[in-house]
Amino acid sequence: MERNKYYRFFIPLFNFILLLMNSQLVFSNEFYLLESDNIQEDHFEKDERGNMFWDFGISGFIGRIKTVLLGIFSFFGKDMKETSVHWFRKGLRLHDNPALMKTLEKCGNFRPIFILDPWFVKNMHVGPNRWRFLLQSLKDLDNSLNKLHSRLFVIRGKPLEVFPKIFQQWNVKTLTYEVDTEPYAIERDEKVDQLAKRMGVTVKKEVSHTLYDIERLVMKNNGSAPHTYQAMLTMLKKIGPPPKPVASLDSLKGCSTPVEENHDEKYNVPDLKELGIHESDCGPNLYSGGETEALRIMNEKLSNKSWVCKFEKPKTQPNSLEPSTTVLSPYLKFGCLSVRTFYYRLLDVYNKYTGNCTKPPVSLEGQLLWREFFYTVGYATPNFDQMKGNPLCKQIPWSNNPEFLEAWTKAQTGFPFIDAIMTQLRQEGWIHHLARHAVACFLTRGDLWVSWEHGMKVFEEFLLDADWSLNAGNWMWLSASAFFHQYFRVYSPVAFGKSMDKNGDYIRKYLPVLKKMPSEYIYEPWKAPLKVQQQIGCVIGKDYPKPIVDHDEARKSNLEKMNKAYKENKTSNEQKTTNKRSSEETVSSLLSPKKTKS
DNA sequence: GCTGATGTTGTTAGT
DNA sequence: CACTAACAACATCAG
Repeated sequence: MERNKYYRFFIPLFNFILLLMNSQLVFSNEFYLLESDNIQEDHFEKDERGNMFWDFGISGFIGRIKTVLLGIFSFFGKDMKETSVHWFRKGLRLHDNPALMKTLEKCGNFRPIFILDPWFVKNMHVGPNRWRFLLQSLKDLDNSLNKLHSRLFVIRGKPLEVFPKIFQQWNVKTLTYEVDTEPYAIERDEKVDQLAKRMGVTVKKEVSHTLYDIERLVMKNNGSAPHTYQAMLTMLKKIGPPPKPVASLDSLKGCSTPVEENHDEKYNVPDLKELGIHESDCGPNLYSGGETEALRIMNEKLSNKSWVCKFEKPKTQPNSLEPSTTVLSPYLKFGCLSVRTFYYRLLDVYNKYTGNCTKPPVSLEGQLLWREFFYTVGYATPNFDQMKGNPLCKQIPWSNNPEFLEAWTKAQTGFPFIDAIMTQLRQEGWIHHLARHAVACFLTRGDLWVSWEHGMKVFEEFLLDADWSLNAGNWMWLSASAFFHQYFRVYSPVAFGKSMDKNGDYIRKYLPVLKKMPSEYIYEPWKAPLKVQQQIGCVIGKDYPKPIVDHDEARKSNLEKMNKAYKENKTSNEQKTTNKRSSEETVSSLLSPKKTKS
């Protein structure tokens, strides 16, 4: 307690002095020389005989002063110990987190941070449910760190404004984070790396969000990604199994986290209120965020060994009342669950099972490899999340139809199966993969002829597991814009759901207005006699919308449009190649006369 | 440049 | 209930 008084006086004073020095040194570009234990080669020079000597000068002089000051300071308080910061973005977990382990390799102070800009909350395509999931995940992370005598520092602000401050205030020497291959993240991280370099902070990054190092995968494949799943499998087979997960963090390994008295005021995990979100904006809390919950669900699902081994995605039901798949996707998206941990635990179950297990693409392992596939093409393809400028994407003349888009988004299409799915999406934040197929096909090539980019943005807002590469990739798949081309295979908004849920219990659950509709009309309520509609208090056109399109007509005309668009894409591709060829020919014909002359 | 097989998971009618 | 053929017919890839 007495020592605390001491600190209160000295810490701000020395912080102030160091701050002044640092800012001056940054300006004079001498900053690196302060790193007495981290002298980089370019600070050495060679004399004529080849002997190395340290370019000692004014910079070295200042460096020594700082070293002395640091020494004095560390005598009074351990706060000026060198600090290692781990930056949580995705990867919100303590298990299989190699970058986090790196942070603790050489360490005095350890500060795990998460950066959140509350003023940007409204501008990001993130619905209330996903915010809640994120906050729950952060809370769980903070709890787990607390058990190890550490805490999570949630810092309000933008990375490029936050880092200069904390690098100085905390005497940061090392910054670690998990590699993120999404375009916005690449851009952000490059800037942070530059900043760190300028301020003499060593950045260490590790791959653990994906099974493989996507960057190296693409490099090995001559800069491009495989365009089919099978080609991806072939490539992965050549490369071999992914790296094994690293051990879970169970102690701070001699490092310590300085937790100030006002930690909870300054660095606490925000609640929804602070983000301007009302609890009432959220749906029922069916899937809570966090590593603890992720591991619990994984263990629970993996304990059902025959279910795991016999898993076939196409045979799981999109419209069951309880999810028919694992619903681990939101946890994988935020990295509450390590994909490598899941992958190897899964292989364990396969290996110990007596009997044949299913195989990719339909197996559970196959699902993880689909994730890997879309991450890879998403990384290697320019403008992956849009049609224009995207070399993989068919150019299709989608119509601009805000009314159709809104009806679809707000579950008002008049097709109960579609509207029930969209309701589940908006309320609960998760829908089955095949349900995503049904509504995506309906919005694009199937019925409404609205661009997949709009649908992708709606999914991005409402899905707990919204994952940039997977979302864009699958929307191109379903709209037959890329990867999938059998556009004549159209999901029927009536027949598809009916084949698995004849009574329409799923529709009754999510669209209570149709609860009393007789089963024979539940998928096509507009066909119910008016008398029946009146009897059950659900008149179509008044209590529930009439279908906004005639599916058979829409399907037919859309097939024609697809056919035309495909032909045009073909000819424009041919033109591109013939243009190339003809230009080559012109070049050679221009050259040939000279050649014949010589 | 052609051929034939393949492609995560369509629909309907019929056995 | 599980399976198959016809429907109409796409792109991509290996050989």
